[in-house]
Amino acid sequence: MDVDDLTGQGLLQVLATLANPHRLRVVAALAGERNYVSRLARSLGISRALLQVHLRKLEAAGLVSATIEVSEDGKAMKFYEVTPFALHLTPEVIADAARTLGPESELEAGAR
Amino acid sequence: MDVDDLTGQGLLQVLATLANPHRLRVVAALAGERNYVSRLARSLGISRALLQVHLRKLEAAGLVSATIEVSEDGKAMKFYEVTPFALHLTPEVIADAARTLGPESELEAGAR
DNA sequence: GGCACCTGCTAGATTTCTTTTGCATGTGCT
DNA sequence: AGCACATGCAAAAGAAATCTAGCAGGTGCC
Repeated sequence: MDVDDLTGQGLLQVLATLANPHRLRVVAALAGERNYVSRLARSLGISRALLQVHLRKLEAAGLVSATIEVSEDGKAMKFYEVTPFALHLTPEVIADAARTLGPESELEAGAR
Repeated sequence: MDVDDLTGQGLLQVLATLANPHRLRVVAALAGERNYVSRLARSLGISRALLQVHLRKLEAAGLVSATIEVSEDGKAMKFYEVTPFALHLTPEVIADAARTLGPESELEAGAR
């Protein structure tokens, strides 16, 4: 997945989503191996409820994806894995994305 | 400036700083031309006080830098300009940075 | 049945971020 | 002196993100 072509809103969402220690750790953990909620929660040392909240945001931003699988012993488990993304951030890229953010820039040329 | 070699904390700060529409616009505006506070505020259509707050955060994250200059007519003006940064974000990079974030990862191998 | 796992949700308390408002200081020009 | 424009800071209000605690449902095994 190439996050380069993102609308301002999209970029903003990705940044906001990544700007959190827990979510950063989640991405890091999933980068190593896919995992299911409960196990991942234990592994990270946080509550399942909290992890779910963060996973929802990560999924909403398109950074991770989930798949439901039934284990041999019949338990339904939700596996998460990272979306292979690549974000190249530079002032120029931001300048581009900013155009598709919101107005406010219309007057730019006006202020002298 | 290469933001690739950032400590987890540093990466987190950069992300949190960029995750805001106003600050994104500021970076975008400064990417085009350096500018001084009052003029930039007018250009973006926001109050000077608000802009100052955002500029402080951007500066704290090392994304912009300021220089005080005295104009011909004696007015002291504070010019800001973007730091030419380059951030390449991928799950792997995050996995790396996450190690220098905080503990919590010590048990990773333990949970089975 | 009772226990160990798996999943899901949300109301409410907290904390943190964002924005406004108001006051202060300084220079130059009329 | 009065006005225009530059800077700076901070308290208080408002808005948003975060985390906890509690409840819900399901399967398999002893």
